[in-house]
This record gives sequence, structure tokens and C-alpha cells, in this order.
Amino acid sequence: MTAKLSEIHTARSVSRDPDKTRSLILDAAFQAIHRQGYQGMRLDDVVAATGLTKGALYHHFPNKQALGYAVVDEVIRGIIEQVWLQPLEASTDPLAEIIYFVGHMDALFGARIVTFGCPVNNLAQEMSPLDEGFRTRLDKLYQEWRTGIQHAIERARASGAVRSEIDAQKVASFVIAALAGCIGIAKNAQSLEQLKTCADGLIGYLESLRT
Amino acid sequence: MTAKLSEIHTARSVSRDPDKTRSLILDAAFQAIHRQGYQGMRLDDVVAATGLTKGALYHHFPNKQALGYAVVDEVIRGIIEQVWLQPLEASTDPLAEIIYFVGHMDALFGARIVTFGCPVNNLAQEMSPLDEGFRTRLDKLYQEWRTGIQHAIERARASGAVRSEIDAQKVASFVIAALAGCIGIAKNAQSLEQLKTCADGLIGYLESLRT
DNA sequence: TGGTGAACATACCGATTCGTATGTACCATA
DNA sequence: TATGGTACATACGAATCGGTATGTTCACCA
Repeated sequence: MTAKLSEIHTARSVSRDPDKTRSLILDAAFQAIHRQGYQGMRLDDVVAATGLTKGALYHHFPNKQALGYAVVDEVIRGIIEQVWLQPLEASTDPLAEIIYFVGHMDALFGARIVTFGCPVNNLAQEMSPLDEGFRTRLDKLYQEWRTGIQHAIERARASGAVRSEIDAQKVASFVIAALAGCIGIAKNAQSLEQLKTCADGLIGYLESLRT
Repeated sequence: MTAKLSEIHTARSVSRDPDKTRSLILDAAFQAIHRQGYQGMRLDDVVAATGLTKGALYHHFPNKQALGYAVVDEVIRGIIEQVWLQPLEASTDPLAEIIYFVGHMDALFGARIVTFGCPVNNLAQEMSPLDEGFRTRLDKLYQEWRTGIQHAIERARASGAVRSEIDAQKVASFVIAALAGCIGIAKNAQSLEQLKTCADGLIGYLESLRT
């Protein structure tokens, strides 16, 4: 492997690359939050995980709260868009796509989904009653997520795949809630089988929407 | 109001009543956990809320963890039994009872259900990946809860109220998960309307089980 | 090429908070 | 009625952890 030109032009990347450093911290913070929650996340652990020091962290983020907000706005939002919104928008059979997602979460996310749960729901349950900044950010995320699913269902309805009398917004709300609930139950049971059992119920509901 | 004989015989109750003191602490701890989570609960706050001192708390509980466990085993379990299991067992129309619960959570629990969420699910999401003791205790609680709903559905099935081919255990799993999810979404949105929208979806699912 | 600011590193402070050590009042019992 | 144990109160220890103050290195540019 020879160095690409772009790498030569960004040779400083090796010693100094603030953008990379920032995303490194964000990623470590995301993982720590996913595992231990926001309150359980320790800045010292994040720093240690990156191999950096506290000086670097506080150079890029004014405090723990701002780091937490950035994780929501950048990392978690990116995951939602990449895993849910973009595939749904690109799909020609949106309902089938949703059903596939629900039925293959272990394949999509790995064992983490059972071990640590859904990052969005985790943070929402922990922080929304404690910190209004987290709540509004996560609420926006949920709205985008819900809107994406809603549009998918509307498209499925327009194509005749689902019954015409269903309320796409209500269904989207319920699907997200049920999904978060299933993952939560499976997380507490630490059981992938429990996840499948529960997801089967949701799939049954989704199938019942078909014409 | 004159003092009852029992009160005379337990006159020491006023100055010394360890059982009452213990449940006083448990109740204050439950409320603090419900509001701020287990990690967010401060023993000083619990002590202040009871009007007691730290000496009293550590006389009845060896440490914070034991207090948390006792809240699960005694307070939360009691609520589940009182609100869900007993009414379900006594009901002559279990499916209608479940639907009624889902549709009237605000009346049953007050605004707390939207403001602070479901105590069981809150604790499960926060603590199950961090503390095996919490996880197993909450898992047991979920199992009892699920079994209660399962039996209710089996009775409904036996009476011909729901379709004969449905899997009562799967349905019970999904109902609890969906319910927890709905409350969680509503909590994050801080919206009773969101709760009703979401609960409507669950009710629609439950109605679809009917013969 | 030297200086200026960004990008980090190092060392430390201070507040929060769980837990403990010790003291005291009350009550049952011998 | 003396006494020992239960049921608390009070004061303090100690560690964790977010945050800061200060030092140092690097890159860019006049």
C-alpha cells in the first residue's frame, strides 16, 4: 500500500488532525454512553480510550454536557440516518423493508443491541426527565425517525401494499415505540431469543396492515 | 378522633417504629429513583425527604445498592401486583381489562407516567447492563408481569373472546414491550397526547386479537 | 525565520457523595 | 431497676470525578 496523494497533503494528520481527534473523542464517548449511560460515562475513561488527555477533550468540548449533546447531534443522528432513513427512502417496498429491519436487528446491529440496547432509547429514558437539552435533541431525533417511517408507510399505502384506512403517523409512532420496547425487554433479559419473540409480535402487527 | 386501642398498644410507634421508618425510607427512595434514576438518586436527598438522618438509613440498609434492591423487591413489585396482577386475575373479561388499562394509564397513574415514565422500565434500562443484581430482580418482575398477562389472555382465549390460534406468551411479551415503549416515547416527548396516540396503536393490535 | 495561535499534555483543585465511627436515647427483659 | 441491644443522631473521612490552570509542541504565515 503506497500513500495516496490526499494522505500526503494531509500528512499533518498523523501528528495533528483536530477533526479526527474530535471524532475520535465523539466515538469513544458514544460507546461509553451506550455501555454505561450518560451519567455513568467517565471523562477519564473516554480520554483513556482515545489515548489522548483531558486537555485535548476540553479543548474540543467545553464540558461533559456539551460532549453528550454532540454525541446525540452527530453520532447517534448519523446512525439513524444511515441505518433507517436512507434505506427506507431508497426502498421500493417500504413495508417489507421495515419488516426486514425488525426481524434482522441482530444481523444489522450485532449482539450490542441485546447487550446494551438502543442508544437513542437508552439516552432518552435516562436523560429526558433530567436535562431539557437532551430531551429536545432526542425528541427531534425521534421526530425525524418517525417521519421517515411515516413516509415509508404512506408510500406503501399509495402503492396499495397496506390498507388505505390506516393512519400512517399513528402507525409510525407505535412502531418506533414497540421497537424500542422490544429491544428494552431483550436487553433486560439479555436474551436474543426474547428479542425475536418480541419482534415477532411487532411483525405480526405490521403484517396485519397489509391489504 | 379518639385513639384506637391498637394505637395505644403501639404508642411507641410515634417515637420508635422501625417498620414504619423502613418503609418511609423505601418510599422516599422509590420516588427519588423514579425521578432521577438509581445513579441519580442521592442518599442525602432520601434522608432529607424522610426527615431522618443518615444513621437511620444505614441502620436499615447496609448500602445504597441494598436499598435499590429493596425498592425493586418490595415497592415496585407491590405496585405491579396491585395495579396489574390482582385486577387481571379478578376480571371476568381479561382482554377488555387490558385494553382499559392501556387506554387509561393517565387516570391510573396520573401525570407521573408521562413526566417520569414507568418505574420498572426506567430501572431496567438504566441498571440491567451495569448491575447483575438489578437485572435478575427486574427480570423476575417482568416474568411475573408477563405471566399474569399471559394467563389473562389464555382465559380470554378459553372463553372465546380472542382467536384460538394466538400464542398467549408471545402476545404477552409484545404487549409489555409495546406498553413500555409507548410510555418511554411519551416521556421523552413529555406529551400525554403522544401517549394516547401510541397507546391507540397498541389497542388496535389488541382488538385485532378478537374473534 | 520568528512569532502567534491552535492543538494538545500535565498537574492539580474542589465539590459532591457514599460510607463510617462514634455517641445517645429508648425499650424490653432479667 | 440495672442492663444490653435496638433504633436512631452527629460528625467526619475518603475517594471519585468534573473541571481548571498552566506548560509545551506543532503548524502556518507575515
